[in-house]
Amino acid sequence: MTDKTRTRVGAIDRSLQILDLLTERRQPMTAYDLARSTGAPVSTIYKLVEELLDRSMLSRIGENGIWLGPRLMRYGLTYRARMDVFAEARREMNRLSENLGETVQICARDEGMMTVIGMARAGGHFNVASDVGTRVPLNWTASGRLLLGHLDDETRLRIFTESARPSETGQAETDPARLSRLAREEFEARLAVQMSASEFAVACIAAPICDDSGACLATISIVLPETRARSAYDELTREVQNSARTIETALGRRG
Amino acid sequence: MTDKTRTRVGAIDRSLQILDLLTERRQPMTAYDLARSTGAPVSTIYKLVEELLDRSMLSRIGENGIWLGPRLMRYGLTYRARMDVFAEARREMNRLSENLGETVQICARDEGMMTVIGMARAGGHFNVASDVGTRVPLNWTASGRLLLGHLDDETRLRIFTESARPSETGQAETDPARLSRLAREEFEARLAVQMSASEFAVACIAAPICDDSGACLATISIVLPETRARSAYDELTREVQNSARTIETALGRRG
DNA sequence: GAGCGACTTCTACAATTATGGAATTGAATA
DNA sequence: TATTCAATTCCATAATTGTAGAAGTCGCTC
Repeated sequence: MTDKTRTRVGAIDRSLQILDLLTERRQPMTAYDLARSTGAPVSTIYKLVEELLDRSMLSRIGENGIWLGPRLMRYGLTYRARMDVFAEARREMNRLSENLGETVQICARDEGMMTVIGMARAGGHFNVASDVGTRVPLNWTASGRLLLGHLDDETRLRIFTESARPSETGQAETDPARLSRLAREEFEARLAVQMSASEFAVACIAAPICDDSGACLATISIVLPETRARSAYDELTREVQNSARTIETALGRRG
Repeated sequence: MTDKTRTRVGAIDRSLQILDLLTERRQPMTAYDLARSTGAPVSTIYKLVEELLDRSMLSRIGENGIWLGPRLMRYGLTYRARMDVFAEARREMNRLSENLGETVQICARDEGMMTVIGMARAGGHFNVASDVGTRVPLNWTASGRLLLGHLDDETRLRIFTESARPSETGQAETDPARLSRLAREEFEARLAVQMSASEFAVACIAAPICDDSGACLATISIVLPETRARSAYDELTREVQNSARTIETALGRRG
């Protein structure tokens, strides 16, 4: 007796078989054809195709042609956007750091926290507390606020309400309403600056990196002693903003 | 008693929930987080995530971050390539037709057949037999041969063997080996020309439209009386080839 | 050092789902 | 007219799969 029970294949694998076939052929196929080419039972494919059509994973083209669906494009572009952002951002981060001789960071959001995901250290002795991987609440930093800038007021307020924590130095703003307003203003200005009150403290000058839809994917920021930040303020702000723009345009999709 | 049995959700829907969440957040999430956010049982999500990771629909980023997978990019780009090709090709088809005052067609392959998927008629009286939607065997036309040009010899030969038919006029080449060789040569020259033997007959001057990977997605061709084809041969071949290139570069991806 | 919360893995069970098979349509061929 | 064959739909059935629930880590904080 032949191995008749070993033929059942899960929905995911069947779906992928279909998507792969269409991707290879680069042409729409009929449902029937898909069944033949995959070797799957026709009934299986018909039901599955219908389900996938419903969910825009597939689309109809012409009379009975089945083709990949628009949903796949969304996923694909999102995947690529992130890849690209980080490759491009890293390059620009290094360039900027070398140019200015300052430490530059790339930060991204992770729920209510901000994570340092890239860093180019300056040559000098200046030590920054935050290393790659450091996670701090969004309300502690200029970058953190920018990362919420594109969200609608309600969402931003909610996230700040849930995640704002007093910082160790007690300097960080913790009031959700004020944070939310500040975040919006800074995001619109494409610039957030944080000076500590005490001398010799760390300052941070940050600009948002946005995708086509305007969402803030990451930030690029210069981290340096407050004194230097004050003395070269105009140049530094100009430079981070330029770098952010450079990264964004390097990703520019066709209109 | 609560509605406890109505909670089961198919693998496809659960998968899409995951992909949607990641797409919205534009940030990696942990499997646990995905479970919370979707409201799905943790065990379900863990198993599903593992399966999707295996199949490159998801990828790991960092310690326990889950992100969209590269496979999605393949699908997405393939989807878009086709969209773009046809939008762009249609535009160029009209421009070329107007420019030359001749009928221009866009053709694509559908298994062993060629389908006319777009057409810009010339102003004059000249009548072409083939209208949009017309399907003929690949071996009948110059476009048909080009559409197989990028395939490896074996595949091309197989398709011709399976699908070649004598044409009504009996003029079409039907020998798979000769067809296959001709197709390759024409594809490499990026030009295929078909003149009928009899006077007043239809001639066709076609060029391939390829994607980044070199696959021939479609062809653009001028369809006109043989006499005109002969008298303006150089200009016409130059123009179709230029149009094909224009379409291709209009699609030019970065990198 | 106990307790908590985020995170992960495991098992057993019910039933949803993929499957085989057969019936139906429509167009093309003989 | 009969006969293919592509294409689609329907049904009953077995068993794969999603689920609940609980147990097990690891890092915290109290």
